[in-house]
Amino acid sequence: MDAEQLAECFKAMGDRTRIQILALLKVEDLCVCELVEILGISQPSVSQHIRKLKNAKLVKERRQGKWIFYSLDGSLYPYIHAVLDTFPDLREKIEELKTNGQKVVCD
Amino acid sequence: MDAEQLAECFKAMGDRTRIQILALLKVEDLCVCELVEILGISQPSVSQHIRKLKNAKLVKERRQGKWIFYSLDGSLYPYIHAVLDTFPDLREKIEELKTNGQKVVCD
DNA sequence: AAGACATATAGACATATGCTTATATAACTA
DNA sequence: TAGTTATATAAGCATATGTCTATATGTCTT
Repeated sequence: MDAEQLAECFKAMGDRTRIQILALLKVEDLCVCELVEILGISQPSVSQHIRKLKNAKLVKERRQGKWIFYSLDGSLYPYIHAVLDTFPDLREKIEELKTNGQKVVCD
Repeated sequence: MDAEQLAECFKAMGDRTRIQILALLKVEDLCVCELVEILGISQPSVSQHIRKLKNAKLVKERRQGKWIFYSLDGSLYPYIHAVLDTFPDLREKIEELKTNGQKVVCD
């Protein structure tokens, strides 16, 4: 992999908010509106962070009804799971979301 | 490790020039003046990149006479070697340096 | 078909980044 | 000690980044 492409991957991970997004997706797949609630930033801001993570092939998407669920894409970087292991555990944030009845449920 | 600290590490790796520096240090320890030759950018620019890598604890230094040699510091990030394995092999760049008689030799 | 909801894109703005030149600091050498 | 070489820091500038509000697009529901 060339230096430019590697840099793009690390640049994508080089932001506090995107680290949190990856740490959250480590727990479970989430959609933008859920990330907005948890992170406390605007919806467009979340969308743009997601776009960078997608461009870097760190995240992939799956549409389900009117929601788009995002999940980790480990296919491109063999070390990605070792890296994610060192990320903070944000399980609790997602629990709060469920407690507050803000978790998206689709069937 | 918290999101802020993780982001600093990845931000440090999120630049083409610093990727190259790390890839070069993977081959052998180098000083600033050697990196200037190989990378073809100004000495202050190299020094500033090195500073970021040092702040992120990705690189450590060792003074030898009037030179300061920089080397990889793998102590903080357990996955760092797996990551560095995917970096380009720049051994040839260092060979060129030696061929041109620009390698620093101290005894 | 019309309205509601989820997500994406555009534009604006403040801050961060990477580069340069000029200068300061540190260590060796004659 | 004076000069030379290596590295670091400062200041300035152009570009990139992250955020917001406003608006567009896409999907479902009634």
